[in-house]
Amino acid sequence: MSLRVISWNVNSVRLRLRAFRRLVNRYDPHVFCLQETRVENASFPYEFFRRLGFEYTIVHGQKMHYGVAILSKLPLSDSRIKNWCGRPDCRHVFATLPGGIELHNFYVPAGGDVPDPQVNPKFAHKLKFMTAMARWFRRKRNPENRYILVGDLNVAPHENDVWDHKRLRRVVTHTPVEIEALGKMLRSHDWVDAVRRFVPEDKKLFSWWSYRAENWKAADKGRRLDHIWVTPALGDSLKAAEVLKRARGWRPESDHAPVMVTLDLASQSGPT
DNA sequence: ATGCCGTATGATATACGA
Repeated sequence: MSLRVISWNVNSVRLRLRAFRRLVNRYDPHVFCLQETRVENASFPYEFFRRLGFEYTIVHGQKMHYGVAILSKLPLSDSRIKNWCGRPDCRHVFATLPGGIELHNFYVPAGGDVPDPQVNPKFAHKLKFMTAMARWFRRKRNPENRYILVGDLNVAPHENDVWDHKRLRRVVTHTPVEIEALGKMLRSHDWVDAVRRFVPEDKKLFSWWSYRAENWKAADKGRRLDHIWVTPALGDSLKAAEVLKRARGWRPESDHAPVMVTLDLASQSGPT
């Protein structure tokens, strides 16, 4: 059985319906994981996704800001929402897919402007959030766990995850303290960075380009903020992973591109 | 490398993104 998941920071789900149709036609994913849906649950376009075949959903949103959702053609069990740092701000949903695969969808706080937790509460929140995530997964750590973690983690960890490493090392998303916090998260369950598994580390790779740039594609001043990780038990199942860069330009535009992973589960657990 | 852009809101200013 093949499993294809697309994760996307949509910057308002209601503006991307046309783009979802294109993604389904082009890539035929089983599951969408969305961040920054920016809509309360009652107004979520459930019916649109149901008509596309995504009838299993876990939606956790609010007015204006943040919001996450999982939309699946495959049954979801044990659907859960989890609050972090004592805030009900809609940044994490997870559920179990057939075959016992636990799928986690995260929207890590952006962190504001100033990369100093002493003066910027948003940055302090971001670091606290990542520390709590690492602690939580460390407690769950087990070599048999088959987990997928996707989302907008709002950190570009490697030199070639940003357009200019030297100029961005004091810019939120690429500071050493954030990169260290993301490293702790990665090590908390020995996660495999699925996208970098297929794109060599010496090659530039981005998933976000600012709206502000005159010509985002030509300037290509991007950062890799969106990630797909799997636990070691799923490492051998990884078949492909990529950033769907072309979708960054589909109007109306999100400033993030979707990321996609394909797993081949045939050899692992048999039929589900 | 910020916010020149974009989204959302009982909204013609403000909060947030990163």
